Amino acid sequence: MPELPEVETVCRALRPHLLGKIIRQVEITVPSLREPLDLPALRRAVKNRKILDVRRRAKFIIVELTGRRALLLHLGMTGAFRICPLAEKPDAHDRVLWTLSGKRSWRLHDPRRFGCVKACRLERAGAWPAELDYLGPEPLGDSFNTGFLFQITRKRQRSIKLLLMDQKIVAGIGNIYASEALFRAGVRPGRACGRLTRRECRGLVRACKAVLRESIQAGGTTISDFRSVDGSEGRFKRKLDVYGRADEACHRCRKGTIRRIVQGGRSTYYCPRCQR
DNA sequence: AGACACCCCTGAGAGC
DNA sequence: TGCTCTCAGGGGTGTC
Repeated sequence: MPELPEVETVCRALRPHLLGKIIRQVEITVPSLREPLDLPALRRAVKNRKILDVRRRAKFIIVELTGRRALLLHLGMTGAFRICPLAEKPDAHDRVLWTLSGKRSWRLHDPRRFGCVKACRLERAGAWPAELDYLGPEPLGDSFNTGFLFQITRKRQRSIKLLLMDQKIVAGIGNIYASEALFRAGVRPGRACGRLTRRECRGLVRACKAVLRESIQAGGTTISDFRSVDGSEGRFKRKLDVYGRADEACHRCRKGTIRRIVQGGRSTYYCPRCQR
């Protein structure tokens, strides 16, 4: 489900509900998500601590607590948060439930259990947890630029689409936005990295930033099950040019037909006429 | 280094 | 209506 714009949308929606609240308790309804849930560690980390900040790094959400503790959250493919009255009965797929001051309950709903919830420590207030050190730069940050992409694509033979989705290279782009950015830049997803020109790298960096910014503005993309905290859907879907549009006419050239291929086990969509 | 197969788990939609 | 099959935006491991 969620890539960078969806996680950013969720983060912004969570802030007004969480900032300044005290976490009184945490409960789990399953022993594990993608990884085992360590309930004692989660309790130690959160109990009676105040929520100081909610921020995003790539597709992760970091909830900073007092005492330089933090929750590291990942929504996987089907994760969604909800804030509701404490008395409300949990849904069948509510996996982690935090009790907040003010008799509110904050819940992670995750049918496929591909999400991640763990407690971690921060070296100093406002820092990122060390668990995220492996991540590449933020695609919307200044260090993701033409020079960076040109350098990192040299001497690599793998396809540019897989590189864009590699979180160690650039962190936050997933399957939807990789296809969309490549379409906007006019670059075929299967092109070998090393064959990209500097000019193409510039276009691709610009396209990545533009598509991510526009999607954040629209509150993300809802394909099947993405929802923000209040249950609202993202509005970016109607702006998708290629993703999920196999066999339909290209929005730009009107003559090409959008093609679907599989790369790294995931669907890729592109226009053979517009992308070279 | 990178392609590929397969794993985690559940639900939606298509086709019969 | 109900069954079976395929597919899904996340990340990870192991093999060649």
